[in-house]
Amino acid sequence: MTTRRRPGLGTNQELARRHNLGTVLRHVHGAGQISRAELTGLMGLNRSTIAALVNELEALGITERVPPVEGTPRQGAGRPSAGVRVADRGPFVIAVDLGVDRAVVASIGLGGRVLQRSEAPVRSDGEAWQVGAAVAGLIRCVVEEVPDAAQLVGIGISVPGLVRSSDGLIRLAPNLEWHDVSFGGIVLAALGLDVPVSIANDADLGALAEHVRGVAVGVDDLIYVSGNVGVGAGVITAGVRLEGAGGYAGEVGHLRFNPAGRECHCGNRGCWETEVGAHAIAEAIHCPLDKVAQLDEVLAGFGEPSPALRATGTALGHGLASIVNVFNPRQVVLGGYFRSLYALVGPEVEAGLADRALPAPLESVTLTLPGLGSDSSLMGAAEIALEPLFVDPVAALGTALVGVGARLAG
Amino acid sequence: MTTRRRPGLGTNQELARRHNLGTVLRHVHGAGQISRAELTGLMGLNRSTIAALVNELEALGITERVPPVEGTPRQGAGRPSAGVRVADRGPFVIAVDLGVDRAVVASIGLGGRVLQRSEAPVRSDGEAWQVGAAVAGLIRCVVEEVPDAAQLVGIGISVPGLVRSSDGLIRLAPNLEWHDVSFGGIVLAALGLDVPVSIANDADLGALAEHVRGVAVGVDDLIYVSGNVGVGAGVITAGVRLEGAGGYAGEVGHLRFNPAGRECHCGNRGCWETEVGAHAIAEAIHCPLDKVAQLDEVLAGFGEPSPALRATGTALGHGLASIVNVFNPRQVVLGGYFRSLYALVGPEVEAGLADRALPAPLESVTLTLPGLGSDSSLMGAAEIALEPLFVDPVAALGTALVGVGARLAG
DNA sequence: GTCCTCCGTCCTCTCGTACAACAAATTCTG
DNA sequence: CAGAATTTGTTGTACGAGAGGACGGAGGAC
Repeated sequence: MTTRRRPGLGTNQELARRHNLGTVLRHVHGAGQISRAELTGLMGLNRSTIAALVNELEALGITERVPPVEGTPRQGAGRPSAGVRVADRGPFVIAVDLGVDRAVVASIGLGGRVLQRSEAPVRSDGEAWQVGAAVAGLIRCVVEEVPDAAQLVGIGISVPGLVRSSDGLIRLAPNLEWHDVSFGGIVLAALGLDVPVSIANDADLGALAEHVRGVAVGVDDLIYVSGNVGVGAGVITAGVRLEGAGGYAGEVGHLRFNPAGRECHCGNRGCWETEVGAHAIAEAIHCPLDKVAQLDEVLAGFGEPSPALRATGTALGHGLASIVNVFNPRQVVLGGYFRSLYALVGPEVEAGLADRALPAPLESVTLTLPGLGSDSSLMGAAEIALEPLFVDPVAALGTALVGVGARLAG
Repeated sequence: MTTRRRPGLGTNQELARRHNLGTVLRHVHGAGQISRAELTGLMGLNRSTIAALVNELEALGITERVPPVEGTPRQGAGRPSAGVRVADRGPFVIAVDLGVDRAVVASIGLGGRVLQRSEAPVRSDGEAWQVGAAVAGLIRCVVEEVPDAAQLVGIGISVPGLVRSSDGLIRLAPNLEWHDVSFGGIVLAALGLDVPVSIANDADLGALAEHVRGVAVGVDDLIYVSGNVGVGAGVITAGVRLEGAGGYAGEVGHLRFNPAGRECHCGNRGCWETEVGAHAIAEAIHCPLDKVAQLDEVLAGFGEPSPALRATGTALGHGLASIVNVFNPRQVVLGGYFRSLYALVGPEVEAGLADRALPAPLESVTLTLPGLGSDSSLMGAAEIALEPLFVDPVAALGTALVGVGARLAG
């Protein structure tokens, strides 16, 4: 991820300092461990400047120094550079992935280190406050063994639905049957805490996670297409998340696909989702309706793809072609049950894409599976919760909470 | 437009200075004239800092000071603030809008001031070097009366086609029947000059121009949908142009629209372009084929819309719905012949959009006509040519040419 | 074993912005 | 109409951050 300047604002030297400190931390976070020499090269700053920044992070208790011996195997002459590593007992966040049938919660430190993890099934017809209470229980679980000195920076929540970016309100989550739910407030109330909460769409977070530490590291234009009962996409362009005016960008599931097709729950006819959505696929493979939420596992158990499944693969490819034409990504990551589907009918998907995409955007795009498996959205939730730390480490630690384990236990 | 930090780079203090100097100039450029007090407020810097920056721009001959008397009518007490204005005889650029049947060329100064303007018809089956020669002739025309002291910063060219962002190569321009044409080099060779040339897609530049000085000033998420024989879109998100990996993003003309529809020249069937493209509309209104390039004028002469035209309006709205769902813009600007079409069947377009878009993205979007009329792409071409000036004024002036009028005449 | 290369630390230098003080210009107020 | 209040331009100073050089240290290359 890249930060973006506010339009038209000037650069204060205090601002520059904050940016540099945050960027160093971002690099350490991205690599897990990195040498000072690498930081110097990456950031284009002087050795002495990098030293000052690293020392400050160390004084803040965020990073720790590593003797050069443990570093990467030497290459070339010269004195080996000391490493910078994420500190044990450093700041951490809580990531929540609200799925269609289960919730996964984890405490995650910088560098993407999962400290503890817990999950539980969630009733799809549950009220928001019930789900919130369940999530709060899981959160209590995953902070139990976190060291008391560690600071909780915030909570990140991944939701399968439309989330307003300005305030994190869940405008619509079809699978949960939620409308205008302020889930962040619900969880905080259930916990009795007050920490920053960030909420975003699951596909957006999948894209973010794959960009930071998944299969798309270094790729600045990518799309994460998520099959998750509904179909959505997270878009990263020039290294930045595409949000749109309200935060709803990437709703590719309701691209017009076949005006003569089936009715969609959105009220239209022939949305792409009616062809490659979970219900369509379940119907195509004669999967019982109560198994729709576990479509990924069902598909994974398949041996030979049926003709109907092949047709679905082609439809997936055709829809991806529209997406590739419109966004011109360098990589398309297929998440959710599209992973199993792609494993079954990959050739059909590729062929459908190649058949319908324009030559110019097609020539530079690759189709891949997520590098984080089914944890993309969870890791993405951790990323948005960590984000303030990279914008201004000092300020973020200022609002962070200490001793959360004890506070939630008592 | 907003600049964006390179991912992971550090902020040098020299860099900060350049950014601040460029940002001041960007504000002056955007407003035409602005007071130092306003700059102080906008950029969040100290009075003395702004004074230093303004003085430097003045020393560079880019801006000039305006006595406070001529400024805007006073409001409130206090000493009136001196104004900063774009200098006469300041730097300028050459903007080229390569249309389907004509080329428009203008010399344009900061603040969007058109110095001279010239245009000529272009044969649609012309070879690239022929068109290049014609454009070069127009360029000689528009620099004739430019003061000798004025510096030419660069040339910006708007092209109806796919342009590779890395080097400005025109990959494909269907209407001109060009493949992989390096038009920038051709024009420079015909001129015998060596200045920076920027080339981009016409819809992208339309979006840019409308964002900077058109109907979308202050709107950071907008889409300019251009009907121009082919159909394309320029997207601006969070104030930044959406380019994609190769620069081809925004090819909405080949979104799948009706798989049972007509064949498209791209090889597929039922692209959106086959329903709302110039040829489809011409057919619907029984317009002779040789008039397709002037479809805008033909439509403008229409009185009452025919049922076929109404259907086209609905199709336009339906397609826009997909675009709105995917990008979640705050404003959609209809350019090219969509202007006349919208004037005729606006209600159908609006209804089609409202019918098919998701409620959340729909509620914040507005449909408008361009504020710059048919000059959007031309002004956008000027913008990309001016861009280096806002990134680093000193460096951009360093590579600029002086006395271009005499040089091209002799 | 010696030289070379590269890195961390320390110190000083430079440069850009912030800040404070003063003068100037205009509006507000009595 | 005159003085107060307000806001701005200008100037000089202070602070802070990064650059650059000098030095010593650690390892590889020959």
